[in-house]
Amino acid sequence: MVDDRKLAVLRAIVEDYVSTNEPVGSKALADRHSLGVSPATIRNDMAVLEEQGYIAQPHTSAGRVPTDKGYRLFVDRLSQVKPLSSAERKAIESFLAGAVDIDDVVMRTVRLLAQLTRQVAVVQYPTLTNSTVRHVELVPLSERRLMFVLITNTGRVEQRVVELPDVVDEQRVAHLRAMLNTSLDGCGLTSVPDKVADLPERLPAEDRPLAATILSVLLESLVDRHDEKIVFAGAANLAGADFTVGLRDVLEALEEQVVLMRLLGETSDLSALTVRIGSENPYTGLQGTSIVAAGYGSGDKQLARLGVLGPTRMDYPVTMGAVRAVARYVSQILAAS
Amino acid sequence: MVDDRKLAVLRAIVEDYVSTNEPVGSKALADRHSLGVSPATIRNDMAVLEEQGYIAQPHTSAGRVPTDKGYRLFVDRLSQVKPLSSAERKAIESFLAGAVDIDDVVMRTVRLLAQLTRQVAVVQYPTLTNSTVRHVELVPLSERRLMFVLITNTGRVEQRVVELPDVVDEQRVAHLRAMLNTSLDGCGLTSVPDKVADLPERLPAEDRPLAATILSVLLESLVDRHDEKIVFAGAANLAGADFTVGLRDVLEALEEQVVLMRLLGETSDLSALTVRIGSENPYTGLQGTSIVAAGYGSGDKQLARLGVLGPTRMDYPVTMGAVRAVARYVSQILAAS
DNA sequence: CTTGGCACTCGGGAACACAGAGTGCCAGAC
DNA sequence: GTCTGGCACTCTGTGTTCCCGAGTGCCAAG
Repeated sequence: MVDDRKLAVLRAIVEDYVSTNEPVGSKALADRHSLGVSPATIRNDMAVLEEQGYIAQPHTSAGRVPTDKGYRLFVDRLSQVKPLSSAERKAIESFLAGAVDIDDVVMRTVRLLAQLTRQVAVVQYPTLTNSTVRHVELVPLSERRLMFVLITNTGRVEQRVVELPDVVDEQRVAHLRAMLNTSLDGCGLTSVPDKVADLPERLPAEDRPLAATILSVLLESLVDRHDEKIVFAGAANLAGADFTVGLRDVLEALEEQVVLMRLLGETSDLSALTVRIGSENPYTGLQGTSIVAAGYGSGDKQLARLGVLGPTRMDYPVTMGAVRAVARYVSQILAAS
Repeated sequence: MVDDRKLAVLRAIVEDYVSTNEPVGSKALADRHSLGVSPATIRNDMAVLEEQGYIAQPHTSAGRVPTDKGYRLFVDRLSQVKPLSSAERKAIESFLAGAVDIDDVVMRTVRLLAQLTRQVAVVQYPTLTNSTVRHVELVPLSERRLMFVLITNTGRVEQRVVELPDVVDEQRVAHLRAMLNTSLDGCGLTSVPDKVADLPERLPAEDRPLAATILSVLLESLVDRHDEKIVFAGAANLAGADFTVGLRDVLEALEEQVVLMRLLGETSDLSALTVRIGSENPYTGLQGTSIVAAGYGSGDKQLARLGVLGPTRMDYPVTMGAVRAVARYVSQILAAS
């Protein structure tokens, strides 16, 4: 039913519409693309494509515009991810290489991606779930307060100030620290609760209140960040684009961690590019926008996701290329550090 | 020259224009405010005010609109900072009290301020310059890598991964850590360079390369963040307002740390509210916007600044009240932790 | 100094016409 | 059967004109 020429027509429509932002008509198609047939034939094809729901006309006697379904077909079958130029690759590499810590990596990444795609970039912080404990530190601040610091293998640092039940001396803190580190070193964050469950029992009775307090903070800091932190950049790029839905809704969604979270979605496959087009995405405020996302991680473990958000009318091949490339470079950087 | 009634007229114009967003005419003024004079008299006053540059008309035969100079006079002499309702105060307090660490404090603050003022809120992270060293930690990660962590009295944590020149054992690291802590504990960040200058000399020769490497990272981490981090929230609130200048420029400015920095400005006086109106602010992309900012800090030291950015046509008394209140509460929170 | 009256000026909205782009359909050509 | 050229039709967007109303500035009188 959808023969090759119709697909070619659809592709041409998507490409033209993306570049001109105007409904594209049969004549323009025949002119700009060498399809080898006359406008009348194209019109017939377009009528079929419209009936099948791939394109639509904003009103009678206007050109056609791809529907979400049309973009979907385009992305799935009619386009190839466009690799970046070597100049771009080089720029990415050197820009990311300068990062000093995990915050810096994330910040640079999100800015880079925004600039590269000229859209809104979204980057999720590396999740704690898949990482392991590198070190636990207890730093006495005063007689009854200490700071608890958890360092993971991804370079992330969780810190909490703990109010202590009793005055404790340096030595007992040191002892507890040592115990914590021997029990937890290298252990996955998900298994931390198991590992420390019996820890109070292994301590002399007088140390138990202290241990319990600290453990509760430790456990809390693990679940606390289950809703992972997400940052975005490039909101200015929204100003040019005109959305069917209000700009306000988009900006609101961007500031809602939870929404962003769901937008980036989850896939087990690390290298897979996820594309959510218009109505496919779960949040009603974001009809009219598409999300291109990919996972990143160090080694073979997926740590988190990153992506860009833009109007459904976006250049998918280029955007996908950029997202994929950035995800790979970030993975490299993280694996190396 | 500017007698009381003219000032009253100006005040009325500002208030009406802020609430209606439409140029206000002499008739409307006479109706809505009980100025005790006729529209004709008001017209005369307005003519004078216009000549003096406090108000302007968008076009002949439209009402008047305050100029930047008009707003300035309003803010300086015609308005009083409006205190928050006790319900609002309570909400602020409980919302901020739940913060677990410095990141959380900043994030909550910026969101709170955005919601409270329905504008874009901007918060600068507490500067390192005025804070003191609480603890230095060296965490071996592998044979040739360790993580350097610096904890300040404001609860801020600076971390760096350090590549070591040689394989080092735990003991030497512990020794160095002890030395660093005894030299630096409680010392102001600005005096850190002095304090550690002679440290290598006090070590056995074989430890010096290690010490030098770590010290260079330490010093670097201090200057690195001299351009302080700034976050914002509430960009969605821009969508409603219509700027004379493009929305794009505003969003761009918001993502430029340096620009934001200069916008918040500097004042030595902690409690002072700074108001920058329209063209008074240094960045050309932000004509048409005003900034209301205040310093905050723990105790009597100013740590950083926070504020909101909105259209020049904003409700200054309310905005100033909110900014001042939030600044105070944040200061309290920081002082307590 | 204030006030009412009056002529004048614009901006914005409504009504209207029109050109242009694009479509659907049909009959004929290959 | 598929493609093509022709043709009538349908819209939208734009430009024009017109008019109403809000608001002003000025003036002469209270």
